[in-house]
Amino acid sequence: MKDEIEYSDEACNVHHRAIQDTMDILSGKWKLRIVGSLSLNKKRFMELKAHINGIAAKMLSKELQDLEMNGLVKRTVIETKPITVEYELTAYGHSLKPIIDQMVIWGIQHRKRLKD
Amino acid sequence: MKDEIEYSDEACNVHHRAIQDTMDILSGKWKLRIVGSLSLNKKRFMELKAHINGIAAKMLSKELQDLEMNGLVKRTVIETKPITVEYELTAYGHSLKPIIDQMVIWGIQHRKRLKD
DNA sequence: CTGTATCCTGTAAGATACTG
DNA sequence: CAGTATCTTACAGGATACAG
Repeated sequence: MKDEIEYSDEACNVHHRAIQDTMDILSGKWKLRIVGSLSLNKKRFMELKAHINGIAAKMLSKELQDLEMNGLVKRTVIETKPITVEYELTAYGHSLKPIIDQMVIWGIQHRKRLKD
Repeated sequence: MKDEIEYSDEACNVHHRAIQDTMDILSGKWKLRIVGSLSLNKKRFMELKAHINGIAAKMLSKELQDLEMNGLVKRTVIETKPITVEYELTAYGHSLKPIIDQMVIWGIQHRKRLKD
């Protein structure tokens, strides 16, 4: 369609679109924090809320729904006296680990770098 | 300070803070796209604008300033007839590559997965 | 060409109160 | 305990016009 193209245009689009797709799934202030928290172990709603500093119930609820809809998180209702709900990462959710790991690595060395 | 703690609390805080730090640096809709684009090669302002589908000049300008302030991007003014400005990743900016790579990988396989 | 200056809007996200 | 319902606000981000 165009005349002057640098690189493989198709490859470039795929690249861009992939970044965009990933960012869409992980959009918002809390999703990565939630996934990061659940990657350690399954947690109940209030445990998550306590573990993720500063999140409001409404936000946690909404973000969990998003994550569940995208197949990253599994929600299990347990019929205890007052009901309990457990959230855990699906296998697919765990596949985000490499991304999170890289962000942790980068964030740690970035903070170290700033102290110079 | 607390009584019941699972895991190393300190390690957990570091983990969370690192994710947060990284997200702060890369916050917003465009930064990762910009870094991704510049990771291929240096570009002028209008080239970037053309390459990154849909970004407005104001946004591009602002995001580039943020990235420059954080030492990820280097801005070079070239005294041509109408001046030109080149943007390129610094070594530090290139250190984000592992994160971007992982997001590209994940995004691509995610899109493939959705086609099932 | 490389931006900045305005103006405007939608939406993310916080606070608070309430329900099963 | 695990949320939902409202209300409110701040700010990211878009459109447009203009400047050096």
